[in-house]
Amino acid sequence: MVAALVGDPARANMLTALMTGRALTASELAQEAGITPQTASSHLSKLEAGGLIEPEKQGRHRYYRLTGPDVAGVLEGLAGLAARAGHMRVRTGPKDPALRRARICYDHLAGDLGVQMLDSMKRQKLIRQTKQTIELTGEGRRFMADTLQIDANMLAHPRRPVCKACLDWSERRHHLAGTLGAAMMARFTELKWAARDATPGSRVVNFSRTGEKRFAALFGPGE
Amino acid sequence: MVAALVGDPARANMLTALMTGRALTASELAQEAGITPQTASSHLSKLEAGGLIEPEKQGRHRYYRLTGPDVAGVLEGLAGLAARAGHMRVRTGPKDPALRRARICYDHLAGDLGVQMLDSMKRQKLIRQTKQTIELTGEGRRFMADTLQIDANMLAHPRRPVCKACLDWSERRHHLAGTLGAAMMARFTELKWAARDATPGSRVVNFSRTGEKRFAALFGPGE
DNA sequence: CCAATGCTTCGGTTATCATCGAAGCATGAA
DNA sequence: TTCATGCTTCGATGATAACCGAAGCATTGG
Repeated sequence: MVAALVGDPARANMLTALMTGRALTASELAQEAGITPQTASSHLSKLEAGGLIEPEKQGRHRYYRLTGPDVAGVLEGLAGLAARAGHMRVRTGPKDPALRRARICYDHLAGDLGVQMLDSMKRQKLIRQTKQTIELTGEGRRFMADTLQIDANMLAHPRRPVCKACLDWSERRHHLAGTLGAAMMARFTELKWAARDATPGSRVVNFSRTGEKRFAALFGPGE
Repeated sequence: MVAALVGDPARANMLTALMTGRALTASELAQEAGITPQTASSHLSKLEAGGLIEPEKQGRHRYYRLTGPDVAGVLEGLAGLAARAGHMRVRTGPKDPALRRARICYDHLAGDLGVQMLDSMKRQKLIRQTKQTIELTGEGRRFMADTLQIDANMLAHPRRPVCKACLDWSERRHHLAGTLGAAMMARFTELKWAARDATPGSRVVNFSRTGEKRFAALFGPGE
């Protein structure tokens, strides 16, 4: 049954990550779902057998993408039903619930705090999000230079956007990705506001007491 | 997660039964899914909590229906994905696999043999199925009279159609219901071709050796 | 009132399956 | 070749949840 495939939280997270349309490697999907590569491999096999995703070998990577827009449509429909029932409930994946609070998504901040930060930045008009694109405003550039010592001009990258909205699997809302998101996370680390968890491979991000306060001062939740 | 609700075979069978748009009682749904009322009750609670179905009390019955066409739409979409992947696979419910072969659906034959019978009758042009309706042909009336001693004129009923296609949960295809379906099943029993299983409450139908042969002669699978 | 029916709740059992450690295979790099 | 990376397979463990028997409410009918 196809529904059972989507029913598992880990697999649902993977599928959600693929909803962007981009193809992701098996390891990236494992990371996104918060599970080990072994477990992910098992899930990916099942999803492939169920015809929901298709692989593409490229070197020693295996890229997976959704098999078609109809799959995305059904997933969207399921999410719609969940929303309609007031069921936008957060089902954390298998692992650590601290992942929900703050975690690394590749190289930028995700989780509750990541979503909160993007919301706050939009509210403060530091960034402007149009239909498809998202970009720094003039005020945003000043803010980055003054408060975080980030030179927006240095963020340009040939293959990567400065700002990008990334769908958060635990919150099902967007957080900030792109070179800016990465730079901000790097700055937080430099300032010792936050640090990645010591346990190797963990995606958890721990905020220090002062770090949490400073962060809240800049990007606190809506008043 | 909504998908997990649909993922369970028993619940999927219930939802499939509700796809007709009609409301069914808890017991009927339990019967349709091949599980006991206790188990069904648990499933129905979850489906209700998930916002997929809604109850309506009426006397000592509880009727359940889908909460809306959007639910049906998503279910349809899921079925579509399953079909697309060549995955129209039969996942039998929890209970006895003999139920898949032949069972009672209210008062008529369901399961593998039920589906096979309806197919065969269509192939022999004994019945004609148009878009919405399904009815006996002239040849079909003769066939019923000659081989099964069923007078089609006696089948009329104020509140029930003579022929009706009923969605089979184990085969996900239609079998024949209505007064004709009931009359045929009754005849099979009279002729001792088949008998309901002795264990009380069982829906299993056991065919005798000769009964199976006669049945196959009349309604065998496509050549 | 009592009995019967329809459904639910409770408890305990069983099975399925997600999960991870360890080892195995590939591919690409040195 | 040897090493490293990315992914898969195998095996064992553990947790979730489906399942049913038994008992408990509620409604209807007598």
